[in-house]
Amino acid sequence: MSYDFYRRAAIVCQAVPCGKAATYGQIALLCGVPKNARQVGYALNKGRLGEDVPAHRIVNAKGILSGAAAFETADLQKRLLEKEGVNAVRTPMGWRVDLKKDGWHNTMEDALRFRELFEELGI
DNA sequence: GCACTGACGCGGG
DNA sequence: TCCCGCGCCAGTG
Repeated sequence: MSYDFYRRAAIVCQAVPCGKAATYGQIALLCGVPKNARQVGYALNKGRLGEDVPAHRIVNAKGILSGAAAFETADLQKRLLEKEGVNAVRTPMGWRVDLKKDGWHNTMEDALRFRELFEELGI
């Protein structure tokens, strides 16, 4: 049932370009299930989407990095992002990236292309 | 079936 | 900006 969701999520996550950051809600939306933002985080945490997904490029709606909870060290995600040219700033909430500048901004066509891709894959 | 548990999101104060 | 509460939903025991 929700297995299709994870397959879709894996595809969308891998489509996030290097040097850009996407939000959980954004991934869920492109998967066609806007309310499943939490499942995206769950899936990444459990490695449910596979090994080759750029998990460090996924942040929450405010641009806050998940940090130590999910990576080896507290600043691994931050280092990976900065290596791609995305810099994070320290805030009381944690490290944050500027989604205005480094966010992955999707167009309506992107969403449409994913939708038909899923359709032809039957997932 | 029931009760937690989250890498979440959004509106309000 | 920050903090809080509520809504959401698949997994897990």
